[in-house]
Amino acid sequence: MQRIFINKISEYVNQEVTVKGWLYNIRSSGKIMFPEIRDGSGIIPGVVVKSAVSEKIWEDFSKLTQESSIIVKGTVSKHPKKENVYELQISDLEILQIAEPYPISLKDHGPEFLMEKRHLWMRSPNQASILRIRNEIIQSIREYMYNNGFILFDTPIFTPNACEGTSTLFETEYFKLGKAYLSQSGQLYAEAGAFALGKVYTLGPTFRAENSMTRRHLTEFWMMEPEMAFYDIEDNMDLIEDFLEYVVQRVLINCKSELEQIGRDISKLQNVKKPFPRITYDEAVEILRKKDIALIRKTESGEEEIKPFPWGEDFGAPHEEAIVESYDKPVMVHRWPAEAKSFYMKRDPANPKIALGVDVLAPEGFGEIIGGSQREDDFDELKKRIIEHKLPLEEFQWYLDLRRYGSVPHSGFGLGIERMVNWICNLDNIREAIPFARRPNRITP
RNA sequence: UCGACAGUAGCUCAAUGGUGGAGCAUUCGGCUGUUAACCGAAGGGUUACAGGUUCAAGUCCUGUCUGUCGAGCCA
Repeated sequence: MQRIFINKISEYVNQEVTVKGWLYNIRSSGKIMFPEIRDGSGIIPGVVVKSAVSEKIWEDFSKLTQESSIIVKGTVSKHPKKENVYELQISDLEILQIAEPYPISLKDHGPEFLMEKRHLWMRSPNQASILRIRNEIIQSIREYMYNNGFILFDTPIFTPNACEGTSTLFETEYFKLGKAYLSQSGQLYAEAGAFALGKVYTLGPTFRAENSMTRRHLTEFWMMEPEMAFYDIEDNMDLIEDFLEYVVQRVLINCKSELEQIGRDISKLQNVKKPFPRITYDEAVEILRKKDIALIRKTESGEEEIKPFPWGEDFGAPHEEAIVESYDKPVMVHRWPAEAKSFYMKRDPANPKIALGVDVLAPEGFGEIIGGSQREDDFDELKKRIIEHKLPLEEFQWYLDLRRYGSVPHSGFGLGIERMVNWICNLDNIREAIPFARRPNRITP
């Protein structure tokens, strides 16, 4: 008898099939039982009628506990009351294991308990759907990149220096060569790749040792970073909106049932179509002043200081929210105060105080999902910046070489995979956007 | 690192400073269309830890630990 997967069940109506999986839930009503069986691809309600099966099978079913592993045989039928719902009229049962009492009941649980049981929590329909959507997002990214001439360019995780010189990095011993650090970005290497291969992208794990305990931060997260030779900041933004539209629209088509399962309002995602609003930092500050969104921060004496938003400050969460709330699409904020941005960003030829950076703020208050820029391509300027930022010049010689041997304008950006999942799935916390989240206070399971 | 809030049964939560309870889960019984099924019964507690105030502390105070959210940092 054919073993089939539950997500293809509608193709087997009135046929007898085998399903291999786990018992998600079971309800008993005396002489009829309703086991729900999941197999990784979906969940199907089963029907066991006492008069239609042997006494042994009936007894075996009444012994099953939540998450027991089983193989059942039965005939696929349409649900008597519901459209597009199928059920399995069960005729046979093989028990692989009767599970011990399962810790995750179908009732409410707190986040700490669920993270402690993450290895089991991911079996629940919502969590499994989120992980399938993550798969679709990454698959769409790879496909977009492949179809548009980008070469996958894997960059190292052990690095000798801090890429941007700001974040705290994880440190480890590296044989006789001293300290090595876990990479917080593959960008500098991707720039070398772009000069070799034209257009490249990296997609891999990155690490930040910041003690960030918010719903948007992980210590280990996945980042996709394209880098393109002969792209200026405008070309970069053209790519960002074309790319984001592709990924979001494809997820909407291919993950319809998963988005429905997690209760996502997809009308907001359907809006994600070109063109996206592009506003300069100056215009963003103008919006904040018009809306009277102040800058609040603690002074050294510990008192709160409130003042109209000053030019040159980076935006905090309330500012991002105020900027984004006027739009129903991702917003691209470009041309930032150079002092607030990284050393490798090119200065605006029209104004040396401005860096040609761009941040993409996701709608619905999900904050920054992309940070990118046109890179500094002038040897002397870049060298000056490295020294200004007190970075070790020796370690950056290879990076400066890119400006010695055929330098060209080039750009790129970094997309946080989990932040993308967070936004598309409308999650409360980014820890649900990756199978096993790494945060400062948790490294198990 | 800093700030706010929280910690009571396996889980989610109640309990005016005065005898610590309920729902779910578990075990047993009942029920032929249940959708987190329902009905009846049973077992289940060092109220995070340490100290203090009080005739009396889950409740008030101090410290520690753990967690959640936020700031900074950023994807």
